Amino acid sequence: MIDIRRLRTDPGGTKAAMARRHDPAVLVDLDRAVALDHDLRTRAATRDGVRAQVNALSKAVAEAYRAGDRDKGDQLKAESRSLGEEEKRLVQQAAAVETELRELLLRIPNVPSAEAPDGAGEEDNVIVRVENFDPDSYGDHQRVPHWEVGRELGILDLERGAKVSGSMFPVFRGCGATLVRALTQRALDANADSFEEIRPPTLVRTDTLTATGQLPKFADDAYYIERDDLWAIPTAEVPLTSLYRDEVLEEAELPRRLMAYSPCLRREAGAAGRDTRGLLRVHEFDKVEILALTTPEQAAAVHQDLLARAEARLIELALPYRVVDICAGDLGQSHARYFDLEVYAPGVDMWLEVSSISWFSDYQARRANLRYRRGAGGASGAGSGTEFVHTLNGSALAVPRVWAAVVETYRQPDGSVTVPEVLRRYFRGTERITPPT
RNA sequence: GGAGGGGUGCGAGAGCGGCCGAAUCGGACGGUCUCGAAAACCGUUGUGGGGGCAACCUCACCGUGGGUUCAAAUCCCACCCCCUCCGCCA
Repeated sequence: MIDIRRLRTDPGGTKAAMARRHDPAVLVDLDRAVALDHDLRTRAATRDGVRAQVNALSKAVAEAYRAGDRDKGDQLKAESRSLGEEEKRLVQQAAAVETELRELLLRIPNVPSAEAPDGAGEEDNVIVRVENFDPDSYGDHQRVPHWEVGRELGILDLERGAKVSGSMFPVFRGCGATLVRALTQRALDANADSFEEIRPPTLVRTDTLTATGQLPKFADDAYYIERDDLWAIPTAEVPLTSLYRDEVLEEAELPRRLMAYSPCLRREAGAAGRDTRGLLRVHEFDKVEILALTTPEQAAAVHQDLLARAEARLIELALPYRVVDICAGDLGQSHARYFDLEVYAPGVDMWLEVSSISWFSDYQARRANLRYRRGAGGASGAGSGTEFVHTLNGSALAVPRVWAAVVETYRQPDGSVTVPEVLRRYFRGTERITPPT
């Protein structure tokens, strides 16, 4: 959620910043939020005033009875009752406005960071760097899409995946399955120096999915189990962020760094027909997520660290990649700013998005009511007070697309695929994946 | 799934429908004492909303949401969560 107080005190500035999203509907919503907020505060003030009178009368009733003055008590009671009816009406009216405002606020996106580049959409994203890329370095043997490589080597079985669960539910087998596990394991190992490993639940409550911003707006993108009122997570970001929901952390324990391997389930409702071949877009995949809860001051540096960590995985796999600075017009709902990491896959000749390194400012924290206490430790120290944390996260490694890039890049002229050096230790001695005999 | 018990402030834990935002103990913080520390003693110590330059005023919050009542932590209903036993089970 955005800060309603900021909107109230500086509607012009907030709208100007938000205008960079290039979504006129959002500006309309902001105006409506300002109006609702004003209405709510007016109504709440009169409601509280009447309520104060009722409270005072109730006290007077008690005193009258205690003093033995029944007549006076009865009279005050009658007075209070009629005032109470008025109060009831005011309460209902205020509650209706409050609900309307809250529902609106849950749908208003985050304010873009000033550092996010200008731009209206995807085409205006800024390619910050391209690393390790030489288009002429590839041989014909590397220009084979991973789904063909996978079938040749018997390590990817899309047909049987479709039989078992439907299209876009890949089945990895043999060394293909090992490669999935190796990539996962490597990402966890490489970040264990400063991230606590968590193995979170895959099914979460509605509140949890609301905290990170997927609900209410993007319900169609998530798998939902009606019978138990639970949602399948689209990323470990969801349970990790909610781990500390409704808590107050100490400033001294920030930044708090967490990582998790988890399955990720996505209906991809809005992407029907796009990138459907092979592993480019699937309903279920594995990912290692790294996440940090920080103070506002720490956020920028931590953001860079997350980016560097995600890059390091691609560097050690010797895969070409580029860093894309997402423009204000293309930001996701919860983002203040983010970088995409795109890996080059020679077989499909595409840059595949393998990580979004995201900074949500206090947007998710406000939804999750996740705060920290400012000032060192003390419960009553001067300058203490609670404030919302900043949340940041990124994929340390998203398996299927990296899997595709590895298989295509490491394919040899004889059709085999060599196992990247960093992953060998997870491969039980196998250095080369060859077709089944 | 069945039977029972329970959810109160940072923690433990009390709380006749009104004098309860909440006893008491512990913790934390500040102070006194001390060369210093411990002990002892004194004091402070929840969150959020609204109003006010301010002292301050006011509203809400005792798992969540409804209800009864002039008045609810306290009574009623529903739900959620936790614990114990039984059943089932990777």
